[in-house]
Amino acid sequence: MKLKKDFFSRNANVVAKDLLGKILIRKINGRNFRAKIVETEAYFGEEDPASRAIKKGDLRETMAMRAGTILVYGVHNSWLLNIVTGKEGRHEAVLIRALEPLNFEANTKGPGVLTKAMEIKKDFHKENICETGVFWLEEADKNAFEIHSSFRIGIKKDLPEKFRFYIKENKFISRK
DNA sequence: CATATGATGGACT
DNA sequence: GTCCATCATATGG
Repeated sequence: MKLKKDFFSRNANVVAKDLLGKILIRKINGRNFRAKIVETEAYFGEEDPASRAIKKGDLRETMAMRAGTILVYGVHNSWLLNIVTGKEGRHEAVLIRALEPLNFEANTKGPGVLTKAMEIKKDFHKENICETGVFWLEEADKNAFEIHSSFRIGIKKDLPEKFRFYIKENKFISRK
């Protein structure tokens, strides 16, 4: 079952946690590549020194768009996949940091490489994940797993809260 | 147009 | 853990 807009219109913190274990499907040349989300981070545009959305025009604008909007953020030589959450105008998003491939082999252990594996590029920027038809999320099987949290990775000025969430002992998380 | 700067990845100790 | 190549953006002239 596809995840709808309602799923994303909650707080980024809640969505980030709830996204763990969900299935991401990317349709390439008529084939569906399925991967489980195993690691996420929550970002807040306002009052979040880690988020560049607070200053940069386009990012800030995109984070304020409606829930389910895909935000592709380029840094170094990589693309990072985010999904806008919360109510419109709230400046919240969840970063997808790692996936577990289910019906294919690829390196998806990190936010930059998973976008290469899934062929996610700036093309998707500002598209809505509920509407593209080639890229969406589905409810997962009810697998039991334990959620761990930690501080966000690679951030210069982080908040004193743990906004990174990952599935305990999963082999595909980007870092321990 | 020139230059600074990373929400990185991979190689290495 | 540390080091650094690399390139799409943002910003300033």
